[in-house]
Amino acid sequence: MAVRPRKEPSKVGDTDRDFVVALGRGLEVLRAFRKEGEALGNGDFAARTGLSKSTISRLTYTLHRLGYLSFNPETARYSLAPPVLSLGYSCLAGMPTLQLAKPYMQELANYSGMPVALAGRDRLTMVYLERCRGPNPVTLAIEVGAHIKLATTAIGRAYLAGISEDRRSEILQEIQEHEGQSWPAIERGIYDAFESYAKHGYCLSIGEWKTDVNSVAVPFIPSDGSPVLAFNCGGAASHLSRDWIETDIGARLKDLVRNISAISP
Amino acid sequence: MAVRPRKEPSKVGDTDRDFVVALGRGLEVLRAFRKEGEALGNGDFAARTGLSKSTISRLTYTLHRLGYLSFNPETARYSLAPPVLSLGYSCLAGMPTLQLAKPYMQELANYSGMPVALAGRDRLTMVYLERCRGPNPVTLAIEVGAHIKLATTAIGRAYLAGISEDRRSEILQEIQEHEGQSWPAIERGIYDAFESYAKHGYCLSIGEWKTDVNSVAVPFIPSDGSPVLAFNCGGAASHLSRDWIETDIGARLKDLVRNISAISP
DNA sequence: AATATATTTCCGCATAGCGGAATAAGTTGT
DNA sequence: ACAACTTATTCCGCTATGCGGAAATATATT
Repeated sequence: MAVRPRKEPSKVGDTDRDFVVALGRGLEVLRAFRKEGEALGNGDFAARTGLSKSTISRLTYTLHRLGYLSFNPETARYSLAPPVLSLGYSCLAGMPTLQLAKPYMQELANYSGMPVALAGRDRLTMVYLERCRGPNPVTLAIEVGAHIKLATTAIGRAYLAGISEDRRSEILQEIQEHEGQSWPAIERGIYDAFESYAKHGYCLSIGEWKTDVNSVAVPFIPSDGSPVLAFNCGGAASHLSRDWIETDIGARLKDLVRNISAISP
Repeated sequence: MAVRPRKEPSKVGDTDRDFVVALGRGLEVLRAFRKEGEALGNGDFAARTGLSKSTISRLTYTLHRLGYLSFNPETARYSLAPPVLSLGYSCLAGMPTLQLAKPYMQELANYSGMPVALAGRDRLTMVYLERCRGPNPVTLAIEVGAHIKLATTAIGRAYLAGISEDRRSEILQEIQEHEGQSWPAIERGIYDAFESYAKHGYCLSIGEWKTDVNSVAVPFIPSDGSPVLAFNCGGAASHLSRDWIETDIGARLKDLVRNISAISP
């Protein structure tokens, strides 16, 4: 293939001539829904994105015309519409790793009785791409597409452990700015996890995301340069003890990743 | 609420001053993946969208920087990245009807042994928003987020039957332009379905989407003006005969929609 | 009625984004 | 090794495009 790597962004002054601002803003409008599942009015968008009212009005008008937002005239609020979901589906369909991983994930879920999940990064969160539940029906139900924090979960930390030094410090920087005064505690948890990764090959979160929830995670680093993902296995501390993770489940999760690495790019 | 309905698009000349073209183009790039789950290069985008190479280069650069596209340097191809999936999830989370409908759908799926699904429109296709499978494991597996044709499926026709006259003729116009010479046959199927809807309250597709697959569908028209959806129940003709639909399943699907209408906006 | 709130429209201006052509990097063929 | 292709990016001048402040409009509220 004829690849020509992009140079430094061709800036003029301090603005990147190649970045299409209007597109970024429109997508920011769609993302404004992330916090809750509620319908939003133009005012809400303006508040959440910091864009001017008139700009928002034009962007929502555009997104509505394209079918990505549905408009409820009664309340003057917008909601996300089916085309958005359709994009997400194409995302999953385009991930060969996912299909390959499923049976291995299910196997471990059956063995452990705990859900096993695969996730990738979205800003400062991890998004669930696939999730297999064990036979035990009473498990925390995180759906595909849901997102959990990067900094305090085992899967987020495993992701951080799996990426390049440069990328990692960029992201840690962002987390720091985002978290403010709670950063020191968070930083400590992250570095403990890195240490655990260096020593054992997995990251832990023992009651740090939610009390009484333990979790192990291992990064998956595709050899072809596509984005790093991470697998986890987690559940109620009463079932999934730290000890069990360290003597059994952790190693099995590492095996899972090794197996997938062998058959996947 | 202070609602001010939008007037006629404020055109100047023949271009809509309020439509943000760059946003539409960027989203069109994301949609280019719809056909297959494959990774695409800039050339592919240019071919599929009809945009100039330089424009594509800037748009993909932007989408990549925002995290919506991942780039594989080995092959110089882009793929959809997790943030896109995350949007889709928010879409589902923002649909109250969906949660309400689930148990009713599952009940009918159990009774009939056939999958029951809920879908909304995306251009000329219907996108699955929820799908309940019956106990019978050998059913056609259409996943949430997948899309099927509007014109030849029961659920697509039910949707058409449920929307306003104006909207319907716009869409039929589009289908006609899209289909070319096969339009007359398609049109006939659609009008048969409308007749069936007027007479019995449901639409049918008897072997028209795929041979040996029958399906019934009923539109769901939210009273609050939010977008029309449609429910279906379908499967192998050997199990789901036309007769069974007409004497039993059709009526049950209608009941399902009636029940949901009673408890949902 | 009058006030408050929310959204859209208007419109001039600056510039963001566009596309054609040139350039660069790989890839393949001989 | 060199040349011919392929594919993608950069450059750059121009203009349409998108921007934001302010005015206008519509509804809700008191």
